[in-house]
Amino acid sequence: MVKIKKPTLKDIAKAAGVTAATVSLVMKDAETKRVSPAKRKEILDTAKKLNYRTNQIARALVTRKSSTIGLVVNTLVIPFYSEIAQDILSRAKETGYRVLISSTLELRKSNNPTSPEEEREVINNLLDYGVDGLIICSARREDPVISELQTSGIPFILALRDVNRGVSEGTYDYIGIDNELGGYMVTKHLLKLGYKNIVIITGDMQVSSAHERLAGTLKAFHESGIEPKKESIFEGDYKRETSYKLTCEIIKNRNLPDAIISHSDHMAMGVLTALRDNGIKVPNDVAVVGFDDIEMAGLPGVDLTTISQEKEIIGKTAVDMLVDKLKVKSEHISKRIILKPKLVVRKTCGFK
Amino acid sequence: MVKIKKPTLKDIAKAAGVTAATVSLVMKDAETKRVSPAKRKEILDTAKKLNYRTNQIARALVTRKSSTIGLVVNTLVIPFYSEIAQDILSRAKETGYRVLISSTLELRKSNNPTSPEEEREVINNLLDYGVDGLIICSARREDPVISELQTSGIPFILALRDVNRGVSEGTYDYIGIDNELGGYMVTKHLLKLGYKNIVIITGDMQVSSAHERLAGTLKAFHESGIEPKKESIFEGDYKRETSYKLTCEIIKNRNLPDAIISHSDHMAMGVLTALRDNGIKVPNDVAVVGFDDIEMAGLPGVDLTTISQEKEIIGKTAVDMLVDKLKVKSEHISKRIILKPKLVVRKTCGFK
DNA sequence: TATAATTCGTTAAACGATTAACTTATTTTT
DNA sequence: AAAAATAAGTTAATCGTTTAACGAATTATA
Repeated sequence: MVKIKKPTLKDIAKAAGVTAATVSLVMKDAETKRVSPAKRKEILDTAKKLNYRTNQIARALVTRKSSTIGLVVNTLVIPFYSEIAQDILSRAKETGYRVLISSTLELRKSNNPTSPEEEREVINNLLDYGVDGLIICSARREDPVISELQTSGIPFILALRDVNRGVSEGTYDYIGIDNELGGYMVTKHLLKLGYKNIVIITGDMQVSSAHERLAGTLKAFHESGIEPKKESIFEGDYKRETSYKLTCEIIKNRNLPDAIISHSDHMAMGVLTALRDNGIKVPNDVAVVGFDDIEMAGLPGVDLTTISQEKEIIGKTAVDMLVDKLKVKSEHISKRIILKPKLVVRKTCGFK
Repeated sequence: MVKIKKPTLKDIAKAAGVTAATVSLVMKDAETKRVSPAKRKEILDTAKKLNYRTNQIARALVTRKSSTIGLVVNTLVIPFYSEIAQDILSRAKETGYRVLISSTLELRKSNNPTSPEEEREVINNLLDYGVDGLIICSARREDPVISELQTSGIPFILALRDVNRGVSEGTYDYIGIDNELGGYMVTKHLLKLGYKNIVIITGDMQVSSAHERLAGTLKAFHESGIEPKKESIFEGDYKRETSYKLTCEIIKNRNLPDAIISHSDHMAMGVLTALRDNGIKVPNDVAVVGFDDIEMAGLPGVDLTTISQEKEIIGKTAVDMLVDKLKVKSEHISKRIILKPKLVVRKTCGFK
């Protein structure tokens, strides 16, 4: 079980009777004009025979490019994120990149939100390893780390979660959906169906998506002349356990609402479980709507009404935006892509 | 928006009035005896002031260690895998490693199983980038690439999917559950409940887990004097769409079975959807059982009876096994960890 | 035919760290 | 006081590529 030393450029060079530089030229471009066809073939053949593969570490050191992108995501345990992560992986491979994934939060271990320090550390770690750019799915509305990144000049794309603009001078490259419109649509839908006593379980309000979704709901309320009550808004954090607990509290402490808006499908699962555990029927007793349209939402028996984001587009486009940026090195022309949400009506409310 | 050049060892050295070598010593061990306390402090201070971070690419080139592990997985879209991936990410971070994830299959694009060539390419890509070792969750029973890996001496751990031993001389490091026992348990459970006409939708039979699970079922059949019928075994591939289609076929072509064993929860979701779409009640008309105990299985409304694998342990242990191997460089003492499965009885069969 | 241009390849200096071997100065031991 | 040991830091080679600059040989141009 001896570890076989991998052949280097030098080895190929020696075997093919040329210098390493020549081999390098050929390895980078098998059709290069810099080397005669005869030598080229010779080099290509011995490279294949000796099973040569270029050492990307060495290459990265001198070129300062690693063809690697860093993905920062809170957790892969929430299906919405893992689905996007897969899309990013696939698209990156197609475009010749590798992906270093870092999760900022160990969902199963701690309960505190990620601190700026932790986030900074995660990102620095990725940068230490020479990633060419970053896709960040974990930004918070007030996120000092993002503006630091901006000034440092590392190319990055924000996905799903935006930071509070206005505070910072420029805007960041961003792809996500129109969360406010989503919140508006889902609320309008409930109002149209005659639901009056609506409770909202928000996502982490430090995160733009939750903030915007709530704004959409409030806008719909306002249009219908409804005064939102403080007691109808429960601050969650995108975690299932939290929404479960909050729903149990709601059931215990107050008169039951007509309908519950959850800021993510994942949390809606917690809501549904809590309702079920307390013998409350959906949608007969309480209607429930979610956000994201994750795979689970469409399962038989779940049938959650929700707002759909086009996940496949988000992951793919995030990669494309980043790769573009890496290739053309254009002086910051900030690009923002906001996708339209879609209402998917299922049995937990409104399906006839 | 000028990209600021990151300081190097030399920069720190110059600023602190020493040579790069000395700085290197201190950066690797802030308490090293090789450098006097005074200089040490001086170096540490200027490093902090200039915001120095060691360039891991350069370091990896000379040390031939990157503190990176490669994870090869079929897809992150199947929650079972993404959950394990997250555990691997978390544990890797705890032990000071980074994770390069590569998926072998673009589930959403193609339908062909991964070929050895593709798998080889994926793994080589990871190796080109200098990963110290691999965790492989995508092995097939007959997998030439795995034995190639073995002879090349790269440390790796197989997780969840084993390769056919006996063929190869040595055995591989492996962590997974006792799939045969799982198949046996779930079948016994059904038989005990009085189900007679049991249909099996297998996973990809090129994969050890499906193979072993089926063996377990057949063993249970045998013990009960039941002759398994060819027509009761449907070969699936762990994909939801496939199990959906197969279930529709079953419904159309034959007398309905008592019970359906699905070789994964993910496929069981397809089974449930197909049954529901055809107006068949679970468990009244047909009982359904799955494998893996993914998060969805426990959702209200789904309540799938299943065999649980201790996912957290698998991911964590896979990392630990690999890191051990990387650290001690022991001459191949092959380690195999087989976890006991657990039957989780829910409403789709046997819950009273 | 002299000059210019092209072709094919080489030389050598990076890239940013690590580390064995070496100085030089100081301290200990005998 | 001479020899040995230790301390504190430096030197220089190395990891495996890339790439600008160079040179010799050949071909094209004037």
